[in-house]
Amino acid sequence: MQSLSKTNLADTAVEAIRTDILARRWAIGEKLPNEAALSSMLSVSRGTVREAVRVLASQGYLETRQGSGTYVLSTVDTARPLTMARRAGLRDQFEARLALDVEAARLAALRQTPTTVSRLRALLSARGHSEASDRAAFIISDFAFHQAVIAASNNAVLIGMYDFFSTVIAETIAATLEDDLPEPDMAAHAAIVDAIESGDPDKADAAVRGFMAPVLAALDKLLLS
Amino acid sequence: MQSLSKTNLADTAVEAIRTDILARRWAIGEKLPNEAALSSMLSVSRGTVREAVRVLASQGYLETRQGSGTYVLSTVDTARPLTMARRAGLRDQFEARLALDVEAARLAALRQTPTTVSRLRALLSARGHSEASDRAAFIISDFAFHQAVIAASNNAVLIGMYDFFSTVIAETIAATLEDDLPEPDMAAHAAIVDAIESGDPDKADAAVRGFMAPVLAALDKLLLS
DNA sequence: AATCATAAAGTCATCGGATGACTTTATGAT
DNA sequence: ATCATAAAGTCATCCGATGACTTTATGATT
Repeated sequence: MQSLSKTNLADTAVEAIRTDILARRWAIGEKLPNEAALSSMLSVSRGTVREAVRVLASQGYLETRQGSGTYVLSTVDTARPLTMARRAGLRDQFEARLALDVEAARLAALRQTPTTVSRLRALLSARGHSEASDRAAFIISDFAFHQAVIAASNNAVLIGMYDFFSTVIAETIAATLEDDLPEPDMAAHAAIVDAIESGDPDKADAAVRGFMAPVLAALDKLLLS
Repeated sequence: MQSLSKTNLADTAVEAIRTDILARRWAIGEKLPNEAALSSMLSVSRGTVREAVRVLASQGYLETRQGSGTYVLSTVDTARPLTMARRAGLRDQFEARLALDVEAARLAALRQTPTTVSRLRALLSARGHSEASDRAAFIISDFAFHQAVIAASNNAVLIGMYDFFSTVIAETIAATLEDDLPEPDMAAHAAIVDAIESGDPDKADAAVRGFMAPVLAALDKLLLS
């Protein structure tokens, strides 16, 4: 098993530069050596350096400015929390997603408008219709509803993170659980929309926690067995 | 303000290919046209195509196999949300971290032990001692305290995410704000520990929200000016 | 001496071509 | 039908050249 070190120069260059960035070799805002210098420092061609730099730029570490140079933008290692979350247990993942859910619902209540509320109601009714018929369609419309709740928070970070955790949790469930978790009923869903419509963040908070409590309880039971 | 459409060919190529991938133009496992073909399809040089493909490969969409071709690996990129988070606004970042903070404090209250509580008190007093003397030392011990609160939740995902957001927020502040944000006083800090010690999650929840409310208010004032 | 338009230098963006390494497919002998 | 080998296909890497853009240096003007 393993080895995976099917090394290619560009990836090696990415890691070399990333390591230096994380080691604070250059301060934030500081300019890296130019492409020719990096090329000779790493003993690879300029084209390879460009591929490496572009990867790091796409990951938010660097920024290149034509005519000026390449600058360090950030030294945060996005890969680490990501892999940690992946390897964590399902219970931890659920708790993290609940944190996002609750905060999103609170913000959604504060920033609620008639438009977003009616959109939520429409999605909820679509979810209801597909419930009886098609299982796959139901899962999709259910997810669409929850996503819309998060979207109503108007917070780009929460929206992105929720997507991330949804995927991670789905993967973990597929890998570790045989049995299904209970799906809250229509009333629990409607309670969330009502709370958002009321504009009261504490109510929205409580609605989401009430929604998730039975799911978490069932999860604990499954994990113990 | 802004425009950010400082288009360059490689990024345009990345988006063009990513769009096709998300539109399921090629099935998972299917081979993309070779570099020369992509090059003429997109009307860019082969080098530019390579930069684009490597970015998408680094994001988990594609995989290139030397001598064989480039293949679609997945149509979802889990790292994207975190990269987005890094580029989001400060208010969004704070709200996301608050979500983690609150949930962590709730869990810390539920899972509290005499050991963790006394450790928190020790860190808090260390923070108090360094307050007067050394600014740098104070920041470190303040951060250590907050980290310990999160750690008391015993949730690996929350711990990792909190680290991530702390760094991201610090970097965003350094890049965008001139003035300092207010630092909650000792009483506000102690209230969090007390709430955790009480074992009441709602109390912990309220303590953290009360702790952060003035900071968020000050942030809004700064962002408006 | 200070200001400002302009030239020069520095740097990334993009291109095209060439060679090597590796994989897949076609070939042909057995 | 099998299998070793050749051929073709494809990515990996390098090199050199030109263009576009930014920063710095220059020098004339006031």
